[in-house]
Amino acid sequence: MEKHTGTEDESNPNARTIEVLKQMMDYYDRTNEHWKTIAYRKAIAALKKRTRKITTKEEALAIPFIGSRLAGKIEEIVFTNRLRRLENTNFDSADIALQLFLKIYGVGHSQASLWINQGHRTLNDLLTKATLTTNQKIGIEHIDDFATRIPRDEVEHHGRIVRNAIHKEDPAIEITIGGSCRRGAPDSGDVDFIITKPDASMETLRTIILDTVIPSLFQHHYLRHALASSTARSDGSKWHGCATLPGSKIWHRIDFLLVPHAEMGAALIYFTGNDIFNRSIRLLASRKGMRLNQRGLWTDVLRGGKRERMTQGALLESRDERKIFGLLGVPWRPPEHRVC
DNA sequence: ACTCAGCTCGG
DNA sequence: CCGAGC
DNA sequence: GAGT
Repeated sequence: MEKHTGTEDESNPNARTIEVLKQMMDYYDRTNEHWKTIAYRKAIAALKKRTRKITTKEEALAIPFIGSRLAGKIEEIVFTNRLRRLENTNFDSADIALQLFLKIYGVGHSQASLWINQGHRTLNDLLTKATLTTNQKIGIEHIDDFATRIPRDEVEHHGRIVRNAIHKEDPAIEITIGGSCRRGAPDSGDVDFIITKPDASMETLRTIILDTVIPSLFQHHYLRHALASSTARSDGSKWHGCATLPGSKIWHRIDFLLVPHAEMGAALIYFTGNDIFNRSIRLLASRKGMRLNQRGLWTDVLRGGKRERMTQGALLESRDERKIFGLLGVPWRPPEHRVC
């Protein structure tokens, strides 16, 4: 819960150590060693805050989130300028293909490994020989599009198009762009629209957006494809898809997130992120006997033998972002300071 | 030995 | 239910 | 991989 200063020292004395540890982290990320990846991320964040060079194992061990194994690696990097464990990792064709397949939208470690084991190594292998879902085909076809960053002014252009389309149907609907754009980032990977309407039911909101606005945006060739959307059976409230700006061929990922007005505070926290900030604030809530999710801040729930939730708990706050911070005892942080 | 956030959607 | 995305 |  420390405030992020934004002073991202390019000339950090531990820059080389951080660079090598990050390569190790990326390796663990693509080999699906989830908790090691997170441990490396925490250790790197801790090292970034240091203003003096960490050279020995003992020095490293004194830093929180750096244990004996990472401390040993840090010492090795400083004294030899390399990490043997990293050089043991094989950058073979399977590893190259794994890195490629993991970039496809809708493909994770499980699917990527399956394809590797089936002998596939290129996107063309997948297109010609593998059985693909509709979304996977889209993900492959637009792998470069989805990797293209969206400059802030283009994000705002998306905002104007969507806002106009919605307000043409109902001017009372409120639209907020969330994600990295709300955090003030100069560019974004996708565009998140948080959509709500005061004094309206979710059914009403869903009907307007799904049945009227989205078809209209398709007709105007702004929306190009639906990837995931709430169905009748779910109480769901999201639409994931792809859109292009007029005159552009680049497909970008956009999300419509439909939120009851009473839950806007919790939804804003969730859809503003970043993900690290969300995890830490949720962990803090759980430590304080509460639970934070995209719907609100709750008193703690009863959990069964295997940790599954038995009860939902009582709602403490959900409408007001600032009140949720207050109840958690966290000083207010504007979105641009939620980068961890 | 156990936690590390918690949820929704597609298949 | 599991995998994946957010 | 680290913390409890």
